Amino acid sequence: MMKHATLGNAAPKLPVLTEQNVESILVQHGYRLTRPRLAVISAALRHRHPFTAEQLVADLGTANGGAIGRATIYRTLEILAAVDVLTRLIQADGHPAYICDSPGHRHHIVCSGCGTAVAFTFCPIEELAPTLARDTAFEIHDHLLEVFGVCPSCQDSKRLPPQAHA
Amino acid sequence: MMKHATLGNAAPKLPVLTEQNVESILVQHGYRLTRPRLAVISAALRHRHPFTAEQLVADLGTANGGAIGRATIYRTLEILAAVDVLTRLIQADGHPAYICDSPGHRHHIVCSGCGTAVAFTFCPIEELAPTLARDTAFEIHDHLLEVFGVCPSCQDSKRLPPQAHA
DNA sequence: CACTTACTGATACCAGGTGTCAACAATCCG
DNA sequence: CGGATTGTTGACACCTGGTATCAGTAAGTG
Ligand SMILES: [Mn+2]
Ligand SMILES: [Mn+2]
Ligand SMILES: [Zn+2]
Ligand SMILES: [Zn+2]
Repeated sequence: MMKHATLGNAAPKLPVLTEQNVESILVQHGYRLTRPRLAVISAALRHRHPFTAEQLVADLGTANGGAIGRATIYRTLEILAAVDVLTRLIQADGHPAYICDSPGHRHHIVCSGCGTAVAFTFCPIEELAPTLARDTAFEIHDHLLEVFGVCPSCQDSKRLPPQAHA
Repeated sequence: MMKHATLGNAAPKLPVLTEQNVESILVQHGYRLTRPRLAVISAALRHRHPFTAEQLVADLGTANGGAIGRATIYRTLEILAAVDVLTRLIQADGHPAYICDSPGHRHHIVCSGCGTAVAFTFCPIEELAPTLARDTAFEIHDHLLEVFGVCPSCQDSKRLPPQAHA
């Protein structure tokens, strides 16, 4: 108990999930491999930072060659999250976003400057839950935890003198 | 360090903020005391559980005698939260709600059955933040934490044999 | 009481998201 | 392989929650 001198994996060592990986995961879960889904997958994997559903819609919408339906994009993202290829997180503005990181229970610290997110596996609620359950007599089922801040490189840029309205 | 054998105030001992209290708080902050605001305040204080802006709109909308404008209700809730009369929290469905409890930094455990929320003052992020900041080099500014579960009385009702579709 | 200025609320608008359902296309299977 | 099955698509209409506008109203002040 109390062993979080360091966090699970604050360092960015992504296992770099490939499209093939994701495709086989979908098949394993009984989903069909369709052209629109493949498009969503590759678009999602292309993002290094959290992205919203509407961003993907922009990526794949009628604007670009794709023309994948909005509904399909939303549906596919839901599936990818259910299959743990994507994690859904809540941005500081309260809107949901998706991020592609290694599977499992995670929380994120998200930069309000550039959107960079760093995941961590240490979950403070695990530690807190028993006490909380005892004190409140609630059955604890779930939780929501996001941390917001400014990443190192955005800290640096903020130190620069303000530009002339550029 | 590490003294959360018990939580701040899991027991429901509300100081029962009165309308007069709230009114004077608003005045102290330089807000005018208008008829619509008074209506919103009393409607808000009437709720013992978290409520959404749209719920208040229903309470005070053209349906009832009130007819307070939607925009006004949203604006007033924002003010009341800014003045720390209300706390804004995120429901399990991701949507924001307001709850009236004593001021200060709080988190809530919310019952997904009946909506009952119990606040607690212990914030696990405080403990976590230094480590997290060191490991990620982020500047930590804010966080979002909600716990979801089932309250004692909803646990009981779930134990009852299922009704005949009543 | 009259004046200033904060506040209101109708309206129009917006973003994000969901339900429908006929057309379509992966996959299966013979 | 070609056809049947059934999951999937996407246009569309629709919805909820929330915001911008701005002429009109009414708190507060002296
Ligand atoms: Mn957790
Ligand atoms: Mn906290
Ligand atoms: Zn950043
Ligand atoms: Zn309950």
